[in-house]
Amino acid sequence: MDDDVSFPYNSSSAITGVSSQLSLNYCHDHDEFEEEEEMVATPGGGLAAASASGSSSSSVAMGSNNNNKIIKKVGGEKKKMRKPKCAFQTRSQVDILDDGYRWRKYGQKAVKNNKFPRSYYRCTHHGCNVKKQVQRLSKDEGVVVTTYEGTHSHPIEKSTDNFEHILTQMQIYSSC
DNA sequence: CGTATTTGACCCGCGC
DNA sequence: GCGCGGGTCAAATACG
Repeated sequence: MDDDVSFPYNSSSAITGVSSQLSLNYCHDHDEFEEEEEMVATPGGGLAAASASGSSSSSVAMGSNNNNKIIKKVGGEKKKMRKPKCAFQTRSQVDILDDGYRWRKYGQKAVKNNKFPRSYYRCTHHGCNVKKQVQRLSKDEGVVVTTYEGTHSHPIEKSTDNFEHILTQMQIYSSC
């Protein structure tokens, strides 16, 4: 497969209106195990996911149902290779940043230290196992952390023109 | 009717 | 070994 580690958007043509401020570094898939990707770098603020404590309701209600059925179906697919993971911290009013690809939500879980749940998205393309995570900071509602995992190997379905409009209303701080 | 979303349950890795 | 936290699947539901 080609290691075409590049985003669907050329940080040049379409994004002329926003100009700088946009520094996207893409994670190349390293065959070697690195120490690991730390979270997103905080823009000199102090997010660091500090334990906000306070409301601890949360938690998914684990069902204590007597009827426990064991479903087989075990994906026997274990990959030792680490997929490229990239986290972006953006400021936007909406959680879902349409990057041109079509995503299908396959899960949502509440994260500790965060009042807002984390959404799990997957690329609907056949053969494309790219996943995406969207999380919003409880501290700042306007900050949304989007984590991309995997790389696309197919063209975009939608026009990037829409993306340009999005960039004008959001700022990308971190990169990997 | 087909597709996307929602939501509960299950599974796995890690820390204690 | 158990509990917790996180991640994924799959059935049901909502929406076009």
